[in-house]
Amino acid sequence: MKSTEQRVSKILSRGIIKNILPSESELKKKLLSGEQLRFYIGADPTGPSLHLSHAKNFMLLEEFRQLGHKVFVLFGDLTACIGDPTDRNAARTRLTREEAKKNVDSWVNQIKAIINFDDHDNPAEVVLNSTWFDQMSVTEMIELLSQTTVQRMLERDMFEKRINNNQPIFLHEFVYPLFQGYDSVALDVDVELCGTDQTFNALAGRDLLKRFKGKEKFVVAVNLMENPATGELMSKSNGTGVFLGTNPKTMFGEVMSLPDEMIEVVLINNTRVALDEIAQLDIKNKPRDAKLFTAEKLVSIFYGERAGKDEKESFIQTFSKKSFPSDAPKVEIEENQLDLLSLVKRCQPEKSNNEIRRLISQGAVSLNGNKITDFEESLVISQGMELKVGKRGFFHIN
RNA sequence: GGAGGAGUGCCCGAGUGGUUAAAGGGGACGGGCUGUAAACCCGUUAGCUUAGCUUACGUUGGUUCAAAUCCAACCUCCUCCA
Repeated sequence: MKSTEQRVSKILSRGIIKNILPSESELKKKLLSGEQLRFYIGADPTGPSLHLSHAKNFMLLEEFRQLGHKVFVLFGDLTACIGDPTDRNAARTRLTREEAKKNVDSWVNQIKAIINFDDHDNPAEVVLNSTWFDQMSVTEMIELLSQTTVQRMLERDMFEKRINNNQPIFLHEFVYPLFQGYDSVALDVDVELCGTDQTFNALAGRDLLKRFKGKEKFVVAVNLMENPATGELMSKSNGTGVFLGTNPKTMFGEVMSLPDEMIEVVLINNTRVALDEIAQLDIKNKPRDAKLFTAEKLVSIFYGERAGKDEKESFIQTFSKKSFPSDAPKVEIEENQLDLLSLVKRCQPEKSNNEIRRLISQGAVSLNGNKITDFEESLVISQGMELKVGKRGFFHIN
């Protein structure tokens, strides 16, 4: 077992953390004091799915839990109903409480592989900020609102931009930082982990905590995972996402389809592979191997080592060696004879006929390894036929 | 309360009466290439009983041989003034 000091240094220096306020050395001192600190990450459950950039925050939190600190995963079910003004479109996509609650359940499910909620002695704890905001009286709210000034809020770049662009700022989003910040007070924390884009909000919380409780909160700002070549953030719309809550095969594939530049970013943020081991991978010259390694690691973390190995093997067999995957779904066909269009439709009923016609004429469909481009071609169905549709659609015909 | 502006396909965004199922970009999908589902090149991207038909540009009506494009009402959103 390494000394606490070594473990702490390792966590702080891996390259995940961008900035520590008020200072790294102060935090380090505190971490080594032997005191059990209270950590938290807050996240507004605005959508159903999480990706790796979210996951890395929770993984970091888990490391602090393993050091013996108390950690909270805070879901802003109430603040999600406000909409963080950081997101330009948030004002439009306000959630109902029911939607937020649903997302919370889904998120907990997705992160329980990387954060331990069941530890006997020191489990991570899920908290919802509606717990305290629902109890808050108007008197208390006025007290909260009186803790800051309009000028102070206006320091926020986002608000300044909106004013310059003649974009609206609604009152409820204007005070959003205050509400988010109050979470720190309610939870009485020592340290908050947040994305660099949330620094302003986290600092608002730091101020509040100082005023209400005279306590100095540390803010640990972590990098957002972005493509070093293009600066693109990981997100669904950029197509650069690896999403949690799918399945091992999908996750493996999503990693393989990441741009090569993302390999190192993912290894650093989402695995704990030693930095010198990452360097030895020689990503530049062997991107494919490095990516396979990364994909296996990730699937192992989320679904277990067995799944990681299996998916890697399956990927190599299917896409490198081009052999028909043995775990392809089986489709029962009663008829002895069927045209190609209908056959594909049986396997992928969610596709429209037009789409299937298109695929066939583009040469995407093959039977037993032979490409067929006539969708009207009548086929004699036999046991064990192998149908391939596109890159990833594999079916055994029975 | 007054004046003005906007609502287009999965997303962003052109388009102001007629080859417009709607430019362009993104995403996605397919093909080629690659011992990566990366990159790159090319193509596709409403549905159907597919040489035809049906549905589609906020909603509902109207004008016209013909409307995303003109008119009316309504809904939603934004800006400025007060």
